[in-house]
Order: sequence, then C-alpha cells, then structure tokens
Amino acid sequence: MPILDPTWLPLSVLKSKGSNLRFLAFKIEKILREISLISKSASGFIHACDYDQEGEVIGYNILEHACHNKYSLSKRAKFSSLTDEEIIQSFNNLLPPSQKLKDAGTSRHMIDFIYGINLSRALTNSVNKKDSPGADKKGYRQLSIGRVQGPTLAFVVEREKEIESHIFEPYWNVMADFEKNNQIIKTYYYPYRIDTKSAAENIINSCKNQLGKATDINIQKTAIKPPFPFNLGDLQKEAFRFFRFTPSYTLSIAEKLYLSALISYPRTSSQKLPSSINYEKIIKAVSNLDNNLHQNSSYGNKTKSILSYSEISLKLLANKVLKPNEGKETDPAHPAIYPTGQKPKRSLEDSEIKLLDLIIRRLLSSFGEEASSSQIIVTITVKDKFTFKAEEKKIVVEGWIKYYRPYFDLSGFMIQDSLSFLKRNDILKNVKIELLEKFTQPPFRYNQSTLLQKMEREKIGTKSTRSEIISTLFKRNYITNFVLSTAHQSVTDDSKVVSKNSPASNYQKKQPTKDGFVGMQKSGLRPTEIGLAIVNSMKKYIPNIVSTNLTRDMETQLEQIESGNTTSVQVVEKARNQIKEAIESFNLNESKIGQEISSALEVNKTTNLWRKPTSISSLGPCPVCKSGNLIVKKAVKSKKRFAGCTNYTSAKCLTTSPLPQKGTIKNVGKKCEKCNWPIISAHGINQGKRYQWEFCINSSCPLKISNNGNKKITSKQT
DNA sequence: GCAAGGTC
Repeated sequence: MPILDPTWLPLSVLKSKGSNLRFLAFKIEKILREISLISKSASGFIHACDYDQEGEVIGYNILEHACHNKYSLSKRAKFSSLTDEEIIQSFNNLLPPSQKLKDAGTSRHMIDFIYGINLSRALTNSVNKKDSPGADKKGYRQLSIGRVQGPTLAFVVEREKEIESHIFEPYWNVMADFEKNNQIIKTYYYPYRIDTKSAAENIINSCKNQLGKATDINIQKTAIKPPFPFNLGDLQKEAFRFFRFTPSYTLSIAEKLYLSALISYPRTSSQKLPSSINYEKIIKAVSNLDNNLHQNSSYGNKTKSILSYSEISLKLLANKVLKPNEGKETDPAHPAIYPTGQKPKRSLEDSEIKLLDLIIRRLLSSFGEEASSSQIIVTITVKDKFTFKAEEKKIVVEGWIKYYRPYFDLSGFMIQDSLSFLKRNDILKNVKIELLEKFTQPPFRYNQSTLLQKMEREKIGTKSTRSEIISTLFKRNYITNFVLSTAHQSVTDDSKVVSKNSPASNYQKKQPTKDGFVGMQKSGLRPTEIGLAIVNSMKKYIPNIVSTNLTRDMETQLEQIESGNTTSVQVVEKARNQIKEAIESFNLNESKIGQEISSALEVNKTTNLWRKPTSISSLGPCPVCKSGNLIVKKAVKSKKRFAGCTNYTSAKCLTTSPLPQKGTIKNVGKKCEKCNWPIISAHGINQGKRYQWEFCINSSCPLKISNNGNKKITSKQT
C-alpha cells in the first residue's frame, strides 16, 4: 500500500530497540536538547539560514521542533553574501518569517517523498518476486526512481534512441588548394554540402588546374567579452573540459577548498559578484598566492606565456574601473564563486591546486579587458560560376584571454594567418582538388558534463544535487560510461576523472570524416538494459515520472504557493491523488513491468557491458514464445553475437538466430511478411565501402529459401 | 532502503 501521508515520529519510536536508526536518534536527541536549552533563555529568535525555499524550511524545522514552536514569533535576516556590510544591513532590517516560502518548501519535501518512496518501492517489488532473475544472491535487487532521476535517465535513453534510429545519408565535399606566390590556400567548395556524387565530380572536372579569382575578401571583427564569474555549473563544465574532472568530483574538491577557507561558498547558481565583497582586496590578496600554490606542485606556471597572479593583478589594479563582467544567473543566497585570497594552512593536493588555479584565473579574467578576434573569409571563383571559400580566425586583441591562460580554448583560432596577403581580383591557380565522401551524423552521446548542462537547461534538480543524481544513476547501474578504444577496460562506474584520451570524454570532431561514423559516435553515456527497460515501462504505465512535465508542473504550483495563489494543502492533495492513480496503474500492470525489467536484468547478466551500443534494445518480439524479446547476445565460447530470446532462462525459450558479426545492427520496427520474424538493418564499412541493408533474421525463412537470398549470413552459432 | 534537498 502506498504511503500517502508521511508523518513525523516521536524520537522515542526511533530510539526503541531494534530500530536501525537507534544510534542516529540518540545523536539527534542530544543536539535537540542543547538547542532547546539555549532557546529557553533566548529573548528572541532570528532566522538567518539561506534566503531560499530550502533554507527557510531548515530554519523553520529548528524553530518549531527544537525551540518550541517559535517560527511565527521569529524574525528573518535576509542577505545573499556573507560580508560584514550585508549581514549588518540585514540585521538592521529584519523581516517577518516567510510563511509562504516555508509552505512551498515543505510541500516540495512531501511531494518528492510520496512520489519517490512509493514508486521506488513499487518498482523494487515488481522485480523481487520469487524466482526473479533480477534478484541477487540474497534474492533482492534495489531499484529507484524519482522526480529528477526519472527525467535525467530518460534524457540518456532518448538520445540513445535518436542515435539508433539515425540513417546515415551520404553527401560530398570538394576540397581544393589554390596557389599564389608559392603560398597554398586551402579552400572548400561552397556550399559545403553537395548532395550527389555526380554534381561533386562535375565541379572537380570543371575546376581542376583552372585559374580562380579572389572575388571577395570579407574581414569581420568580433568582440570577445570576458567570462562570467563561476557558478557551480560553469565550474563543473570548465573543470570537465580542461581537467576531465567529473561534476561530482569537482564539487567534492570545491567543498574541500571552501572548508579550508580558500574559496567562497561553491553551491551557488549566481554569476554575479556584489561589490560588497571588495574586489580590490581580493585581487590584491590573490597576488600573494603565487609561491604558495605553485611551489612543489606538478602544476602551475610552467611556461612564460602564463602570467603569474601578481602580474595579472598589477595590470587589473592599474585600470580605472574594477568591474567584473557578470552573467544573468542569480542566486537568492550566495554570490558567484571567488577565491578568498587566504594562504593555504595545509599542503594542497594536486587536484585542489588545479581547481583553485582555475577559480583564481577565472575571477581575475572576469575583470579583464575585452578581447577581439578577426575573421577573414576569402571567396575564390572559377569560371565565374564555381565558388570556393577559405576562412581563418585569429585573436587580434588578447585582453582578458592572457589572464585566463592556459584555460582559454584556442581551437578554431589560427596562430599565423595565411590569407591576409590576398587582395581582391588576385588570380590564383588550382593545384589540387579532391572529393570527400561524408555522412550525416547522429547527435553525440551525453557525457557527465553535457548531461548536467541538459539538466540545468531543463531546470530539474538543483545546483547542489545534479551531479549527485548522475552518480545515483551510475550506482543503480542505469547508465554506463562507454569507452570505445579500450572496450575491454570499459569504464562502467562513476569515476572521478575521465581520461582525456578516452572517447568517454566525448571528444567531438567538428566535421564527420570518411571513416568517422564508425569511431566517432560510440563514446559517452549509454543507458544499460535496466535503465532502458525502466524508462520504457514508466513511459508505458506512468509517463509522468520520466517526463519533465511533472517537475515543471510542481515548480509552477510551488511558485503559486509562494505568491499566495494557492495553498500547500491543495497542492499536496493534488500530488497525493496523482500518485494514487500512478500506483494503481502500476499495480494493475505489475507483472508486466516486473517481467520487462527482469528480462533486462537477465540481459545485463548474460552479456558484456561493452557489447555493441545498438544491442541495447530489443530486435523485436520473439516469434516463437511470443512473450519474450529477441535481443543481441554473445556466445560464451565463440564470443560471436547472435539473436536470442529473453525468456531463455525463465521460460526455456531456445529461439536463436545468427547475426552478421560486423557492423551496427538496428531494429527498424518491421516484421517479415512471410514468417513474422523481425526485420533488422545492419550497416558498417566493409573494405572501405559503406553498406546498409535490411533483412529478416530468420535463417530458415521460407522467403530466403525460395530466392536463396541473404547469402551473407552463413555463420552458424554454437 | 527507497526521493530530493540541504549540510560538514
């Protein structure tokens, strides 16, 4: 039975023998007793927790439960950074307690609890029936789902499905080298994408060894504004980009730096720095850190092009105005992350030095001067008809970029220019021209950094919990980190650092290459069989839990509580009814859900985690037993892949079928007209040639026997 | 023990 009305229990219940929270209960009691004692002699109560929904609830709980129902009598201090100026100001202007903020906060707690706990229990129960293949040795397998976990997992699954259903369409590029004064200009035919090979060949035949004229030289200058001061998400993104630190690892290091008083509070969404933190003081203080940080460190100012903190701060302090370039993200409780400038009182670990260095240079850069780039695009026309373009971009004013080194991303910028010597109407000779065959590419898989950014964009979770939610998905084995080049050492856990060489870092090439589609797309986060099965089942029976609508709807409702347009009682009641319905629908379909997820758990047991990405989904329903699904499996002995039924263990369905050993296999959702077995598509590259074909996987399909088709599949499975 | 939120 779902628990729709969780209530507070008296501590005595938790303290009773046999309670697994006994130890904790005694600890809590001690803290409560102490606060209670102090509160008795207090002349008044000032609530000075973070000025946001959650902060309001924390203070409320203390005032109500430890200070004998003093919330309504308390006063509220409102400040958004811990500077003397702001704190004094807030204590001089105390507000009444923010009842509506508290109501919104407690509703959030209640809703997340009744949704999360009830559905996680239902899910767990559905696979823990007798003889379930999903259960562990003790006969138990813990599953979970929640308002944030669900949609986040669904992002990974949706992306995987997009990749699987992608059709590689060929197109062609023509690349040409032109020469003038012994200088080679590398160009591409414009427009870049040519749809047919014959059109591309026509261009080549018409332009080979011909003269071209520089018909246009376009130079554009673009300002590059200084970066914003860091909020947590931006710090996690940048630390992933440069150090390959995962978001949760970055947060854990930032926390250590904060507890050592080296940086300000890191769990912030703000990209703003109030002047009350005293810019000048911080910039000056930071300049004293040079020796402290970079001595004895494997990291630091190794080359001359990287300026020391004191060199940067001298330049900044010489400027007339000292103002950071702020972003628009705000936070009700904290400013952006900045270094305090204090000297470390202990020796720092390498990872801490790296992150602190990044934070310091980011802060200094945000005060820097605007930089600018110049882009030159040269158009070369052959026979007044065929146009080729060459382009180059370079930094012309370095500005803040020199403060941010080595973290500025220079890819896409040239160091030397090779085009600016050209003038309009110059004549150039074509010396080389070639055809490139390309294919349209599916979207990239998420990595931990881009998944976190997706959560930010969709506004699910909070800055403090997003990285943890991703770690939870790893912990539950719902997602894995797929590494292509070292498939045998595939990283399936939530490691701290993603190797720079490994494609799991989702190294993205700008343009697809001829062989690119084989190697490029396979790295990054993939759902496991279980992850996929959970999203599929939830979508079928309780779609709300994996869609962002639930969160979106809840946010709106909570905002309305804050603004007084609805009440906490109404909102929680509505959620309660929704979960009641969801649980009812769940219970009606429990055996189906249990079976779907159990077969996925079975697949995870019998196949390697690094098997081909596309085998994650079913190839179609089993035509023999009807209740199972045909999936790609690997033969234990021969390691060859074949199609097998998910009911192999549970219902002894022995249906198998050989599959091509190379290339990518895709479920195209069709059934063979003759035998009703699934029709799948296989594609890949064979002897440099791309192929894609569809076929019925039944090796004894009457259609094949009659026309002797599908000779390609001859390998027998053991 | 399961959620999501906060904290050291």
